Amino acid sequence: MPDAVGEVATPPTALARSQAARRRRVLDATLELAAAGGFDAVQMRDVAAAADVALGTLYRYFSSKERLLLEAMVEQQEDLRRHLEAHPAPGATPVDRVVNVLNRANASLRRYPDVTAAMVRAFGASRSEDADIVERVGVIMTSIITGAIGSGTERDRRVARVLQQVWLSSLVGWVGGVDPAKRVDEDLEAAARLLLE
Amino acid sequence: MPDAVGEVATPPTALARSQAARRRRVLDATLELAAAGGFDAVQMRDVAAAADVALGTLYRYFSSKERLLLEAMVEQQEDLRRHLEAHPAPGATPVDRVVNVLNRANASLRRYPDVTAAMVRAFGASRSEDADIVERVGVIMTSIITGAIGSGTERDRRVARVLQQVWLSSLVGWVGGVDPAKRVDEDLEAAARLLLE
DNA sequence: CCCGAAATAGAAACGTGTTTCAATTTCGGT
DNA sequence: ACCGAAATTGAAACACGTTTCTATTTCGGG
Repeated sequence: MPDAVGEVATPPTALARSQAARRRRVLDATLELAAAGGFDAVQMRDVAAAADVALGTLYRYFSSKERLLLEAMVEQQEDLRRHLEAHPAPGATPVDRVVNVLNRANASLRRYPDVTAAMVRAFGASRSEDADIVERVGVIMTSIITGAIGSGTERDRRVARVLQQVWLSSLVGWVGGVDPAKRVDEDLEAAARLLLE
Repeated sequence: MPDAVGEVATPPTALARSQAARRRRVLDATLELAAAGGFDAVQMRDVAAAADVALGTLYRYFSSKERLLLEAMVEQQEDLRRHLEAHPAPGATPVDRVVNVLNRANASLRRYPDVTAAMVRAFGASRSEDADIVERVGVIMTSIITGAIGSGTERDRRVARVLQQVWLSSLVGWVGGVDPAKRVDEDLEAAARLLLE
């Protein structure tokens, strides 16, 4: 059986190990800088210096600043999904569960607003060359929602896509300073009610 | 009675006239360049040169490239709304009318894909300092939808907001190369059916 | 243990958004 | 027609993402 997506096929050789460590340092440095000052504070020279990596090496690992932030976003969303699936929503109805899960997800995003802002901005400004990661992020967000709904009927999948799109737009509105953070929760609850009850 | 938002209070003096003309030249040059090569082709030096304006003057009128594109987007969306209101959708039900109006709107956006891409990208990457224009664009998009729904009940307003958010996310997916253009129409029709029937 | 290949370091240079500023032009009121 | 204020020009400089290149280091196979 082939390895799962995202896993390495070869046994962890010394090179692979040091590369994984380098990649980790870069992503950690990215989060550190983003947490401190958002998108603008994530400067490629600073990321490279903080991760103890040459600038050219940084670009070998992440072909652009946007890609760097999007890969960090994939990790963040995967962590989020893992955590939410480990602690399922208690609600009795799909609406309750969806609202609960998304509320908790947003609470998590609000904990580091500048990090979220940097990632959402990278997402919203994405170019075609990053379509693959953007799609991965979207898939994860959608799967968080489908997991909360429960069943996977065709209709539920459509509902989940709509909710994912509302989620994203609402995040764009929040990080862009158009709406307050709690508006994201309100939008999602309103949409969930309209779609699911 | 005070003047409407966006209108000048004083009679069109010579200065105001030449400034309006300058602003127009800049916005026209922006569209020209965006149509040719999208976001990356809208280079501030080129815009200034094409509009026959100094670079510093360009920045006096539009404080950033993003803002420039967003102001162009406001005009584009207002034109779109005007046209759609002048040619109302023929459908008998809200769903039919919404789908029809949004299909036509998207057809219009597809006519100059690189222009749309540039604008949507500016929208998705918006910073707080541009929250005012981002909000204006959102309001126009929403009003296009409410106009097609017909009634303005509380529920319809909520539905319109959801549809606007779906519209935006779907556009981000299209211009980011994640989904084909027609997916925007499909997403909106699916969402409209879920929300309105 | 050694060699070639691949990866990394280090630093310079380029492109484009943005800022700055002195000189000049244009405008509106007197 | 003139004056002071505001707007515009033109050009240089700066900031940061990105590219490029050479020397050096690290790794894995023979």
